[in-house]
Amino acid sequence: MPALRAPRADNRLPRILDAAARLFGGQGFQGTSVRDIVRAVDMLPGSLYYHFATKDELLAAVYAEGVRRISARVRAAIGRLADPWQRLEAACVAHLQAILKDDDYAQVVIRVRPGDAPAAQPRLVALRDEYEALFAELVAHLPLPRGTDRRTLRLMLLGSLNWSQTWYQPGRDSPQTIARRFVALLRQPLNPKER
Amino acid sequence: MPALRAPRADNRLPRILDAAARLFGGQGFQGTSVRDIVRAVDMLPGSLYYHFATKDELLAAVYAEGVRRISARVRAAIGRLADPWQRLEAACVAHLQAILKDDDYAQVVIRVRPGDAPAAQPRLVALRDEYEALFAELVAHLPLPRGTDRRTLRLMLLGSLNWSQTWYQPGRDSPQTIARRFVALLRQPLNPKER
DNA sequence: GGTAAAAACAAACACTCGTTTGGTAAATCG
DNA sequence: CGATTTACCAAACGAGTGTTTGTTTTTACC
Repeated sequence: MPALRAPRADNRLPRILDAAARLFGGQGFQGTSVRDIVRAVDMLPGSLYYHFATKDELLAAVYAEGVRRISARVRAAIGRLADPWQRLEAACVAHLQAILKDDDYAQVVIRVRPGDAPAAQPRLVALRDEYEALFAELVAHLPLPRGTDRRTLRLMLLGSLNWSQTWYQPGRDSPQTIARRFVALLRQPLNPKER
Repeated sequence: MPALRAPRADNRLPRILDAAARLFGGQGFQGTSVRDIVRAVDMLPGSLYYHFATKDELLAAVYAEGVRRISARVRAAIGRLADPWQRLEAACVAHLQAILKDDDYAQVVIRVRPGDAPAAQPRLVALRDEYEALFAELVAHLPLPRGTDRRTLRLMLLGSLNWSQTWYQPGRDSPQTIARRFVALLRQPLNPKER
């Protein structure tokens, strides 16, 4: 029975996680080597394996922290808002800000495909599902016409938000602006009056 | 001045492209090794370099063919349709069928990030832009309320369609069904009558 | 049918990958 | 202070990476 002690104050685990989040988010999981990560924190490759058994496990840790952070951001943004549409819009804005610029960890959750790390895949999928349940609930409370497909609504909204990671350019439209436009487009009737 | 002759009938270039498309589409560009590809067509690794100078060039070829194919499919689907909304819906259905099940080459165009192959990145981006211009034109012809943001509309539609690659499961809702639901959701006013 | 071009093989090169092993400095806690 | 555990270094391992080079087989064409 091994006695356990508090972690040392000089330990570099947090810095490893930060570097991994930044690199995984920027160049993908398969595009980032273990050596890339340890170089960023001035360590030797083998040293990483004191903290994680495999590279996949490192991803799982980053991914979990990513879900934790983005969930926290979205919940904070919803805050005390009462109106269902306002709540959804605030959630979308927070989501997009996180995955486009504010949070390296959150970017990983959107950018990295769970299938890239087979050993961790089920956990990653579960984490993502857990997060999306938050949006499912927001959509569930919207006052909508009878028969509206709320699942499709969620998939469409999250899909277009997440895909923006592929075309977003800093300095142009802000994440906030983009998110608001998407929500507005969904609310607004696009059909002109029938002839 | 090298004389040139017709390619040989037994040449395996088409099979290389097919295998590369299938593997790139299934496990990504960085997740697929040159040896994975040549193994699928019973060749030796070095032989691939008679046809392509680098792995990046191979991707560029697959990508270009992907854009060619998906464009052709969408154009064929639009066919002689006249109504702008019908044209857009037909295009979305064709797009989604291609990138979800019918065409390995088209899947690569959506799945692989241009940044994965730095040497080919500008060409890949140009190809994707060229294809998306097709949708821009379809959206341009929609009869919409004054002031509607057509660019956002295109980004939202294509984003949700493309992202469906991450959650689509064969055997459940068909690509056609999914595409139609997305378009319907955009047309339909989601706001209940104002109180 | 001879010949030049096309399309491959065979074998390696130089490097990078994720990971393991054994040893060591330093911080924590009694 | 002393013992124990944390957190790392140092060095390597074996497998896999994209690619090159020289040679050989096979085909198309005059």
